[in-house]
Amino acid sequence: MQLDDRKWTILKAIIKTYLETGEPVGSRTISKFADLNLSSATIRNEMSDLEEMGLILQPHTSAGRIPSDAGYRLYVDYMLEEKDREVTEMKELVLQRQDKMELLLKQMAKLLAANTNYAAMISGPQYHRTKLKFIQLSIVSETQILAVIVAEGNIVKNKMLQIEHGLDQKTILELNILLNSALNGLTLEEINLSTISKLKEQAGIHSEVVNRVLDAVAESIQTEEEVEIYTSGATNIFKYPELSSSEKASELISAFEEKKDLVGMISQDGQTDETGIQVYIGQESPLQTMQDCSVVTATYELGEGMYGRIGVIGPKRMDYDKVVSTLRTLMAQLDQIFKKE
Amino acid sequence: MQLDDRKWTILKAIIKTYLETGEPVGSRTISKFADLNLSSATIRNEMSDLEEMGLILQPHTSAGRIPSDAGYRLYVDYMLEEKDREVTEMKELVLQRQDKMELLLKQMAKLLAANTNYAAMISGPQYHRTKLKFIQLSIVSETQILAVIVAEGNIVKNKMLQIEHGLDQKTILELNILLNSALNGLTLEEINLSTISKLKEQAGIHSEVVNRVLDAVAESIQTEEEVEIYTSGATNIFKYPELSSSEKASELISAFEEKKDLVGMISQDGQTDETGIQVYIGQESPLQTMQDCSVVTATYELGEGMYGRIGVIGPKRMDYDKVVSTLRTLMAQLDQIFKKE
DNA sequence: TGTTAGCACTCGATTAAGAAGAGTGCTAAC
DNA sequence: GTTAGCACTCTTCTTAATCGAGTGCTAACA
Repeated sequence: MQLDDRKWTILKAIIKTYLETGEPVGSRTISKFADLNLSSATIRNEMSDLEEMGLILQPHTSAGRIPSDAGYRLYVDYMLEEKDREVTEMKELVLQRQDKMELLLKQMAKLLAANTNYAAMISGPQYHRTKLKFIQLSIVSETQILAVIVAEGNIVKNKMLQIEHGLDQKTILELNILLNSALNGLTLEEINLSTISKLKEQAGIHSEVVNRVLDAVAESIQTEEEVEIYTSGATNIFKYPELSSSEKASELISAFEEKKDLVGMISQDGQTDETGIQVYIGQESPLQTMQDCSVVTATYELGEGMYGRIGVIGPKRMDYDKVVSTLRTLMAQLDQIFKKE
Repeated sequence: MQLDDRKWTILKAIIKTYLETGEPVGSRTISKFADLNLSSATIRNEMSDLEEMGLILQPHTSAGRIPSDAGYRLYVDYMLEEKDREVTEMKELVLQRQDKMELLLKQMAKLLAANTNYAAMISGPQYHRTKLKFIQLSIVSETQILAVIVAEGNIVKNKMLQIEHGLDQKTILELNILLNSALNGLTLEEINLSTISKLKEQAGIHSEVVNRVLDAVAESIQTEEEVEIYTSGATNIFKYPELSSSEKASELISAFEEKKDLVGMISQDGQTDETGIQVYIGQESPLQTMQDCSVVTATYELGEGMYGRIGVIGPKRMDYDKVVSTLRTLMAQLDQIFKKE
């Protein structure tokens, strides 16, 4: 059997209606649907076909139909082909640019959650391709020096280093110059063994300090790769009865609180379109907890090779249309903000 | 009527039992209670008295009794008077000291939540009494300099400053020396107008940069006073039926997500004992959302005048005993960790 | 005077049964 | 190919009945 135009229209109508109401939709409801003048009986026949094709299903005998995962998938794929639209006026909000990346990301997640009424998450950008801008060592006390590591995109990391023997200002100054001339402009991956050994050689008796600094650099990357995730609107799930049963809600909220599970979800590869929008529906989700949800994520770029992902989690009857266009808009915003910088 | 020994024993028994079961407790249950050999009828009489005294109440006519807010209060006050005890072996966990304050605090919250089975929150320490250790300016680009501000306790803040005219290395060096000699060792409150004007005078044509730096200092304090709050175990509330109805749970989880409401709660003054443990029961809570909960918070100190608060949120039938002793232990741990530093 | 057994009574919770309603599948007619 | 009609199914809502935990009160007892 094949999906002709009428079946497709009916399927879309079923999904759209279900998205709005959250209730199984019956044949009568669809027959009243404006642009197809068909009786409920005809619709019933078509529905029967659609069910046979595995696109919709009945929760129980005398209930209406709800979209199956496959049905959603079809709908979503279709959605993703459609053009962007309705660029919302979320600009003002975003444009109060934040000094701190963290705040910006949080705000983004909040914005997304507020706009979609689903739970939102965003992962911090990953930096491994970023170039080092400079390193600055400062004396804090006899046994401590502070290393400030600045990378392109003005990402600043601090690291307190414990040392055995105090260093004087002059030595620190020299080390600063040494480190910077050796490492400036390198991506964190380009700092290889030969760079390091050359550096140590030049540092002479202070090679140990250099060691510590490099460790610090490595570590700041390390901790950054344990991707930070910000979430917002977790409580939106309570708006959807099918997710708000005590156990399910608890599990979901837990996942949001833990965050580390979300990392896997957000970084997994899967079906994506050209803008990196990726949709998991129900069972497709890599997370057990999310089997009753749909997850839509998108990749955003902050320029200079820093990528992160942003997404929403909601019920399977998610308004994919709105979510996708919201994500698109948001990503355009992010792009704009960081292009300017 | 006065609360004699037997009434007190019965009240304690009621509360303890209610804490465990979450169900209203009847006279028979209490009469079976080991150390008082009384029939249920006698207990009933006593209960009747206790109810008259406003210490317990009946949800409905033919139900058992549950403690009233006043009853809880009495119990809690009694608890707080008791000595510390059962120092748990949570040490190992805590002692993997974290480099980053943030991680430590998060871990603390997690620990607290896991140990008590309630939702936990912890506020970052507030720094306003802390002394400046040093300020370090570095050139990032033609129009940007990075100010690193280090305060006692090794709290490091970064701030990117936009400037109009590029500065050369030498000038930056001079400014660094100038700033540090002028500001070192001052608490953030001690930097007053006279310090500032003297500083500007000395900076000459670069007084504007000094201005920016001071702004940055001020701002880093500012943002720090918008206390950071970390939470954990929010989903624990689902373990208590009286809190896990959809609306209540949603509200509570929301409050946890928002966090800013928690700030008010955590910083409010109220009844505290000598260790700064503070208990809000039901209506006593400053937050509308928490009217069905109890909140226990304690002050922790990180040395050098940095204080923060840590606490749990749970049902009114909270095991105050356990919570208080857990809090005490945790605070002792924190103390130990930071004393060593 | 304090304690206890006994009993009637109350009121939420649980269960059962019935009615209502939404929606289907199928058949027969158009 | 489309539609009206109808029997049938299954959930949900409503109502009533029953159950049972727990009380308050009274009267008897130590």
